[in-house]
Amino acid sequence: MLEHGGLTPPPASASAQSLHPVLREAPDHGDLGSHHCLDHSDEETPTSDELEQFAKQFKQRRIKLGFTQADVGLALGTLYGNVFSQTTICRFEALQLSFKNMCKLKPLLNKWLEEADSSTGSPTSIDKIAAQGRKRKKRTSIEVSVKGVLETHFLKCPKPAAQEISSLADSLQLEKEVVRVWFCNRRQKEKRMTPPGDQQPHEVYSHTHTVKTDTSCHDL
DNA sequence: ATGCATGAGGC
DNA sequence: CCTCATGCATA
Repeated sequence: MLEHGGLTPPPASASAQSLHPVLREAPDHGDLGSHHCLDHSDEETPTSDELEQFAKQFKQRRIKLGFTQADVGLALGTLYGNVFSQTTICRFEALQLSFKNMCKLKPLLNKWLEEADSSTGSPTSIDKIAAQGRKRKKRTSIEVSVKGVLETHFLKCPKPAAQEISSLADSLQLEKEVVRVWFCNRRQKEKRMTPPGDQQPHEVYSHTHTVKTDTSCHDL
């Protein structure tokens, strides 16, 4: 029915109002010597709904405490050694990360929250890790019209072969690499918890074109 | 807040 | 080449 590549089909929660078909559940790790706790409060993989709630509360509290997203990212670094950028915190709050990624960050942010409001005055020393002597390529600005073309192609074939990318890049007068990366980023967007084109007021999605999405389409 | 990019890990 | 986590630079 709904397939976009070859991912594990979601277990379909019975609740709902807006659960996206792209969510995956806990990858039941069946190893690790002896653990198996009969019931813990919450240390296992949360549900997408839980994450939604947490993200919302987190943002509210963060603002209440007067911290910026960047502050939090830095604090996590001084607190655990994992520094994060404003971008990541922002995306977490907006649920714009993959399910897995959200699960990974939740504990960290949760801990920061506890720290933040409990220690009413803990001086957050700033730490820095820097020096990345690498010339980052200047961000290429793709014209809106061109983006439109790319999206059209994406809908037709989200995973074009190298050759197709080449010709597409050629007709659009873009570097092949730029086009390739564009598709990679576009695919990632689809995997986010809040995919682009969030259509809530819909209960029936017309049979979404059953794209064969596989190693290359055809069309040149 | 988001677009394009990097880099590590994986087939 | 891809996916996935992450961020600089920018709108």
